[in-house]
Amino acid sequence: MLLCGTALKKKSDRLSPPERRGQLIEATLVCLMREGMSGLSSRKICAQAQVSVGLLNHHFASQEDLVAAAYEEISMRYHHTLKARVEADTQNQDSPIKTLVACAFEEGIMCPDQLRAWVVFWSKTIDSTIMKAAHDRINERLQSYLIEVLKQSLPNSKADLRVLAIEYSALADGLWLDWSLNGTHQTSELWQTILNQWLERTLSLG
Amino acid sequence: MLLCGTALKKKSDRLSPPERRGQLIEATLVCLMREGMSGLSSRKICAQAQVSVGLLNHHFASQEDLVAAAYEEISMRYHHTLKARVEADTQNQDSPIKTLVACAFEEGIMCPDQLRAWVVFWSKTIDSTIMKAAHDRINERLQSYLIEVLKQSLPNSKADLRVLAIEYSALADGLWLDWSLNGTHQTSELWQTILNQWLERTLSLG
DNA sequence: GCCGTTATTGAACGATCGTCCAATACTATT
DNA sequence: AATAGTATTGGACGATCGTTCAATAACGGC
Repeated sequence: MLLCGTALKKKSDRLSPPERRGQLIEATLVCLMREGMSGLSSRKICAQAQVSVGLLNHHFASQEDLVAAAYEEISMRYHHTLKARVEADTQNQDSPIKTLVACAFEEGIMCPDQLRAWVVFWSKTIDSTIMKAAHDRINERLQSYLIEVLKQSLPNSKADLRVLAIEYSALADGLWLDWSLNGTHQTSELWQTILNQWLERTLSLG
Repeated sequence: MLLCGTALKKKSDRLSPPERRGQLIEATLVCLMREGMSGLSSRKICAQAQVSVGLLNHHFASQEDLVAAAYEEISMRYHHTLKARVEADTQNQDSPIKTLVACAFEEGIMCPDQLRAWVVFWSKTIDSTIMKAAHDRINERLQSYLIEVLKQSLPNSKADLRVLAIEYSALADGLWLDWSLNGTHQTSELWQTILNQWLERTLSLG
């Protein structure tokens, strides 16, 4: 009582629903990238967002909805980062797939920390309807972009670009997994080399 | 009381420690392949093994130890299944990698159900010391075998077989992931085709 | 300044978690 | 038959889980 409570009272923490939702999504990504599966806790996420527990279910119907939103968010960031790199690389405008390969293992693209979160998303995708729907949208977006990049890089190829896109993303994901689980995390040289060789051998692009 | 209790009493459920450990490991695999992450519960596992909760910590120091043992077990089964297929395939004795590719998506080898369990193992591998140690042993075993298979298939190749082994297993894992998360689970035709094409293009083996 | 709306809080609920441990049941040894 | 050793049971513990909800605080429209 007295003036103590009012004196320490903060100005205002109220945010608009979209802002608060974004903040909770961001906190979810931080928790999942930091702790993996055990970071997926409503209380930990709300603590990370510096918000009380009850707020989660005010802005999201359930934890599952929040996680699905976080899955969409991280994939959009991934997508946008890739596009930005491709557009910024003036040297490979005619074969943007080279740019994608070159930056595949860069920090913020496919690093071991990210895998901690993606593994959680994958495991949920198998069993949850909501997560499966999010995954389908994500996969469709990334695959379309990859096909576009491949078409631009191989204007005269009569190969099935969709199949090629699936092969590339599978190889990249597999290498990312191997690097994260077996590598020293210091260098991605070996895995990068393998991706470069695939570029040469399969697309005849050095 | 009375004779009811004694009349219904089972003969004897006591097993030797190795047998009981094996039974708990099997139950763990069943639970993880059926429910994924949410199947990883001491109570669910012991119920599956038709055993009381306390028994887990009598035969294993912790749940983590049991999961690590289950990880080793499923990888040994995978390894042995592959070897058995290779030895049984009289048609490709000179290029056993063809056999591996041909049976990659068979039931019991790399099917979506299996992924449910492997994703759990991967997520634990990132953060748990015990699981990381198990993963290292597993990876070493499988990689050695793959190198051996490649050496036999490419006797005159001067390529770095270890690098080739990493590339193959990364591609196979990535395709498995894609198939499990995006496919209909009815057919693995598309993903199988991609693996076959890799065989032709990269190893020049049709 | 008042009031309806709604963002926010945090305690409370029931469920489940991994582990522990005293009690019990079975086996092998003598 | 008595005893020592141990496999097995299941209740109990404290912790944490996702969600609910009444109370509160801050806002916009009058």
